[in-house]
Amino acid sequence: MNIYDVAKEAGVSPSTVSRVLNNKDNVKEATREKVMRVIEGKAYKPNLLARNLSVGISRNIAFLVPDIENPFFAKILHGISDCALENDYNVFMYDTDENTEREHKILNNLKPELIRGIIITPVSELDGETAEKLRTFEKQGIPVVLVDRDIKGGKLDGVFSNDIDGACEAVECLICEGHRRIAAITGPETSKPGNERLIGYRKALEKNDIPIKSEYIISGSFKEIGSYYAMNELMNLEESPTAVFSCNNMTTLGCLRYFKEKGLKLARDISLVCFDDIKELEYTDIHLTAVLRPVYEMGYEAMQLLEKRFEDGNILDSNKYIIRRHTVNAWLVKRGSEKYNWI
Amino acid sequence: MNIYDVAKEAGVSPSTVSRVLNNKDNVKEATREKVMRVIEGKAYKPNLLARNLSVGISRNIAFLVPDIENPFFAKILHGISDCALENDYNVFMYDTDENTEREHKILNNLKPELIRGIIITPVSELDGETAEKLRTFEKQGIPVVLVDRDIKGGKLDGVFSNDIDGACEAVECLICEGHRRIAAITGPETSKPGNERLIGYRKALEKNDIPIKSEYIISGSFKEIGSYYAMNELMNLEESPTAVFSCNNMTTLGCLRYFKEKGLKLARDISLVCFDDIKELEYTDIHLTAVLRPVYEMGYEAMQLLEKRFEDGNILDSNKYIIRRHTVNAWLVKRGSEKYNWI
DNA sequence: TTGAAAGCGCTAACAC
DNA sequence: GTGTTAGCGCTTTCAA
Repeated sequence: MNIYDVAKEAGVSPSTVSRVLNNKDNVKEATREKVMRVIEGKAYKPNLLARNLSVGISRNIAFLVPDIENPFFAKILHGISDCALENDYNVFMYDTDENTEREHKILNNLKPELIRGIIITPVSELDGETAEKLRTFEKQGIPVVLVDRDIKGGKLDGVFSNDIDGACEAVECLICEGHRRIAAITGPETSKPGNERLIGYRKALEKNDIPIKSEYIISGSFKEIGSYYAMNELMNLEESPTAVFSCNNMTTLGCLRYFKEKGLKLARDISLVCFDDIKELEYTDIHLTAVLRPVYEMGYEAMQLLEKRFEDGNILDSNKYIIRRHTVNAWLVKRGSEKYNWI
Repeated sequence: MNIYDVAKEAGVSPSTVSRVLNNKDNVKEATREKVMRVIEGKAYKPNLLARNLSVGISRNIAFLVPDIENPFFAKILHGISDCALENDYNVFMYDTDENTEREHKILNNLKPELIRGIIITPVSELDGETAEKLRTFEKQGIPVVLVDRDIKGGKLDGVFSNDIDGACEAVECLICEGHRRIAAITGPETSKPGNERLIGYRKALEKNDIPIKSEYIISGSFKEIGSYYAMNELMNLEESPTAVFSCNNMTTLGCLRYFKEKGLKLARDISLVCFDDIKELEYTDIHLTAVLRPVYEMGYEAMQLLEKRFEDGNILDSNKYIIRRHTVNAWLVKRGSEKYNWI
C-alpha cells in the first residue's frame, strides 16, 4: 500500500495525498477529510525511507558513547532517548569503548543520509582526527552536540558541567577537615573533565596556601584498574597522602579496591572525596562524599540542543551561526568519607 | 556525487557501477578495477537510503529495553552493540521504561522499512498486545529475538538463562546454612525470569522438605522500592524469615536499604542470596552471594540469532521455520551473605 | 486548490 | 559482460 493506492481510493492525485500527509495548508478541507478517511480506514503509513530519500533528511540521530556500561553514560543515554522519543526521533547507539580508533571507524561508517545529527562524548580531546570528522559532518549539515567532554581546538555545541568549581569544593571540604596531604587520582588531562577537575583540585590547594606536590597527582585514566595502581603508588610514597580526590566513578572503585585490600578504613585511615556518585554504595559502609551532577538532564538537554540546531536550518546559509554551550552546575554532597580519624 | 557521476567518470553504465559496488561476479576484472579507481579516487559512498528503498531492506536493528540504567541491560546492550558493529549493523535503542503502554507506542511507531530486525526484552509476559505486534513484525519479514524475558503464549527466538536451577541452587545454599524460614522477594510472576526464579525457590524448599509458606513470597516488582516494602512486610510477620532470596539486582538494593535502615547486619541478623550481581559492592562490607549469568554474551548472542534469522530468508517462503531458543547457564558465587549468626 | 511529471539514488530484469 | 530502463515510494516544482 503506497501513496498511489491511497490517491486512487480517495479519487485524488498522489500529490494531494502528500499534501495532506504533510499538513500543507493549500488543500480544501473537504478533500483533506476525504483523504484522511482513506488513510485511517486502510491504516496507511507513509514509507519513511522514500520520504527521506526524497527530502534528503531523516529523523535519526547517532549517539557515540565511550562506555555504555558506565552508569553515568547509561543515564545520559536515558535522557537523550526520552527527549528523542518525545520528539519522534530515533537514536542509534554506538559504543566507542574509550577507543579512539574505534571511534574513527564508527564515525567513518556513519551514513550522512541516515542521520540527522550526532551527539557524542568523544574519547579524547587530543584527537584531531575525531575533531576533524565532526566538523566535516557539521559542514554537511549534520549538527554535532558534545556531552561532558570537549573536542580538540574547536567550538561545537555541547552540554558540560562546571567541574572546576565542583572539584574545588570537594577538595576544600578535605582541607576543612584538616587535611594537608591531599592526592588526586585524575583522568586523562587531555579531556575537559579530566583537566578541569585537576584545575579545581589545584585551585583549592592554592586558595588555602597548600603547596602542590606533583607526586600527589597521578592519572588513573578514568579506569578502575588505573586508579588502583595509582593508589598503590601514592601510598608507597615516603610521605603518603591522608586524603584522596578521585576524579570519576571508575577511579573511585579503584580506590575502594585498594583500601579494601590493604585494610584501610575510610574516614579513619584515609579520606576520600570523589567526582560523580555511585548509587549502589548508599546502603553499605562506604559513605561517599561526592560531587553530583544532573546527569539525566545533561543527556536530555543535549538532545534539545540538537533540535535547536535543526531548527536553525542549514548553518552554511547563515553567518549568524551561534554556538550553544551550556554548563550545568555540580554540587557537593557530604556523607562522611571526607573525615579522618573519625571512627 | 551519485552512481551516475561515477559511471560517467569511469565510462561505464550505472548498473555496472552497481554491480561492482555489490561485488557481483559478472563483471570483467578490468572493468571492476577501472570503476574501483574512480570510486576510491572520488571517495564515493553509495547512498544507503536509496539502496534500502530499492532493495527493501536496511541494516538497522531495534533494541527495546525496559531500563537502560539497570546495569544488567546496559551490559546486554553492550553485547548487542559489539556484535552489530562487527557485522555492520546499526542499533536503534528504545527505553520502554518498564511501561507496557510506552512499549506499545514504540512498537507502533517502529517503521518496518527502517529496521531489519528487533531484539526486545518485553515489559510483561501477560501482555497480549506486545506479543501480537511482535508476531506481526515477524509476518512482515522482520524477525524478533527475545532476551531474558519471554512473551505471552508464543514461541519466538530468544536468549534466556536457566533461572530455575540458578535460583534453586541459591536457595539450597541458604538451606545448607541451616535456614528454614526463607522468604523470596520476587519479580512479576508473569515474566519468565520472575516466574522461574520463584519456581527455583519452591523447588529448593520442596526438595528439602521445607513447607512453602505463602506469606514468605512477596513481589518486589523487580524494583528497589517494591522490594523495600516487601522486606518491611516480611520482617513484620510474626515469624519473620531468617533468610531472603532476592530475585534481581534492583530488589537486592531494596533489601539492603531495609537492612541498613533497621540496623540489620548481613550474615549476622539476616541472610541474603540474590539473582544477578551488583559489582559496585565488591569493595564494601556487603558480600553478596549471588547467581551470576554471562550477561554480555547473552546480548551478543541475541544479535547473532537475529542474523541467523536474516540468513534464513523470508520465513513465509519456507515451512521449515525453526525456532532458535538458547538457554545459558547461571552459576552461584558464594561470598558470605548466605551465612547467619556468623559474625 | 489540484494534478502531471520529474527527480531523490539505487537495483535488477531484460536485452544485447 | 555490459547497457537500457523501469521501478522503489515519496516530494515538489510547474502548469492548469
